[in-house]
Amino acid sequence: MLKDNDELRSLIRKNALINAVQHDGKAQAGPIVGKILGEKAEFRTQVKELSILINEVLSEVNSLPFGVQKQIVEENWPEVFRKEKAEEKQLPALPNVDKYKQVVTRFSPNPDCVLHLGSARAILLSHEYAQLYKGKFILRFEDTDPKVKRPSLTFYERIREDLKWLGCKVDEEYIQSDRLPIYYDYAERLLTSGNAYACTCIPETFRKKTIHGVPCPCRNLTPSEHLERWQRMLDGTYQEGTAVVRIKTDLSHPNPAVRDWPALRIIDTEKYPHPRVGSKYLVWPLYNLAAGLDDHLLGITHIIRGKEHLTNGVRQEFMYRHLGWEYPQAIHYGRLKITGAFLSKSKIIQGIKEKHFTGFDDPRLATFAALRKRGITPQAIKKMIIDVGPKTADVTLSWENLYAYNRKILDPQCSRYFFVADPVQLKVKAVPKTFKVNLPMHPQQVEKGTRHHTITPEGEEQVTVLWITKKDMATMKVNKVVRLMELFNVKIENTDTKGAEAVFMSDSYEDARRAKAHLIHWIPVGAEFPCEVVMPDSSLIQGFTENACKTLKADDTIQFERFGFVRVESVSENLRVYFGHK
RNA sequence: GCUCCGGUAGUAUAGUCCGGUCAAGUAUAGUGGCCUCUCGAGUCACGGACCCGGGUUCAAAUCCCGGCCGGAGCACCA
Repeated sequence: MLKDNDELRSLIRKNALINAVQHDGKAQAGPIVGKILGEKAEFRTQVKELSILINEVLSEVNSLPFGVQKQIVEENWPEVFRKEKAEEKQLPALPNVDKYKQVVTRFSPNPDCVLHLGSARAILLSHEYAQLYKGKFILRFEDTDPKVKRPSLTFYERIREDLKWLGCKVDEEYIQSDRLPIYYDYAERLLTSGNAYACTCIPETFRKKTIHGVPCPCRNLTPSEHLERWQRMLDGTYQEGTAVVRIKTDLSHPNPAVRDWPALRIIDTEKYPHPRVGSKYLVWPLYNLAAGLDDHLLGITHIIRGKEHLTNGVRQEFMYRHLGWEYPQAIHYGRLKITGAFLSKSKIIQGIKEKHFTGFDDPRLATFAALRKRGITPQAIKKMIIDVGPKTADVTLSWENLYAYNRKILDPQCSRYFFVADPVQLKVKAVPKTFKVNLPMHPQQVEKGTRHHTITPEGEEQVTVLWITKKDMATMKVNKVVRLMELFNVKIENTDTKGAEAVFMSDSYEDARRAKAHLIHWIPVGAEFPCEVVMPDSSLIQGFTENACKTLKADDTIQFERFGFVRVESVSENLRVYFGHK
């Protein structure tokens, strides 16, 4: 009998007590049943009896005062009160890895634009998985459309640079425009075996027929006739738009979109020369043929791509069957958006053409070039993508999220400086002596050293003048105490539009804390270095930073205290930086 | 319209395949405290979610049915 099982009874008692302590002294039966069955699956057949026993124990436990329950738990199972720290998130395992000798993934962009955050999922997941399984990561340029999505020579190189910046080492690189003979070879094989045909129907006619599952007149011609047509496509007898090679699928396939899809078409490359191979070829493969063949030919084992390719997978599987190949593992992830960012290639290109954006690295864009300029680290992007993982649901990330990842990386390593935006003068009277202050570059990292300022009072009134930001001045009230960080405390006497006047109070930090004084940053007049900050909306903020910034170099990332993280763009007569985030 | 996905706090994610240890974990954002010569970082606490309805079951975020909502594809683009 269950009720005579003392071991079980005490297990129930333990769980009931813990449950009670976690819920204001009142334990419930349901979760305890679950817990017991989780630990002791053998009772699953006796749930009814178990419930009775649990209720019995429960009424006893629940009748105890909360304090007593707590005390018992604390004495016997103190671990209940300890909290565990979450470990770093890992990528879920890739399916069917054992089937292959080595995992091979690829990233296959069209070099018609620079890369942006929208591609980050494809790139980083593909690369990460390759690393995780000690496999290979292939870069394949899909530049088979010299007309509509025309590639441009500069983008091949920019994409390589972006990948390098992201820390994704490419093991092999292929360019599809180099591989046309290979595609031709397979096209011929498919034509010969009767699994493909050269179709001369106008697209509309073809569509009308296939939507009802009826073959077009070309479909049932003999392979030799199709091979003849193929030759005429290659030698230029057929004009652009008059013939296309189709892969036979299933005309009764429930999704009309997969029925006899087009695989190669003619492009008048005299009119639209390809940037790499010019007018050498007239017949160009379409996406499904080129990508489909290459994935097999290059030994790709896991295709990681957006879910917009779901039907393309179905289409390509027909070709794989014709060729006797096995389709690789396909993983489809959802779209990645970031609130308010332009993540459409065509909009980016158009915006640049119309001068709405200054270039591919305009801070308003979410291109990798722009993120890099703003001091967003590739590590932050990578961490974020891994945390998001490969799900099919679309995700809309917020900038705040990216910033949080980036801040975690930047905060421990960035030196601190004062930056006074919209500077106004603060005149401090009755400064009793010369102050020599050393400001730490980083509060937690003494080895980073310090910056120095000397404040010398002048004249009969013992006056010294400092730059402070207009924003701080706006919050100042007469007779209030303000702490100039690491320097001294002053009492405000008056403010107007041009500046403020104050009188020296004391130099002890404790005084400031007691007075709950605002801590503000400052720069001595005469020790300033002009600085221009490019904000994320591409507006400019002018101000002064410290002389110490003159030794900074381009690409340094620093923190302007109480302002935010910025990346140094250039240092000359002034400092020019891009704002990253708070 | 047709075909296919998906829906867990403001955002993102874990758990869903195989129902129980989930009165739902984590991160970020929010609020409050502590700490700290930044409004930063750290630290502690708090609030916040299983799309809806039905069913199966001792037990449903998880399985089944119906609905609602969102997304993708339906090119001689990739």
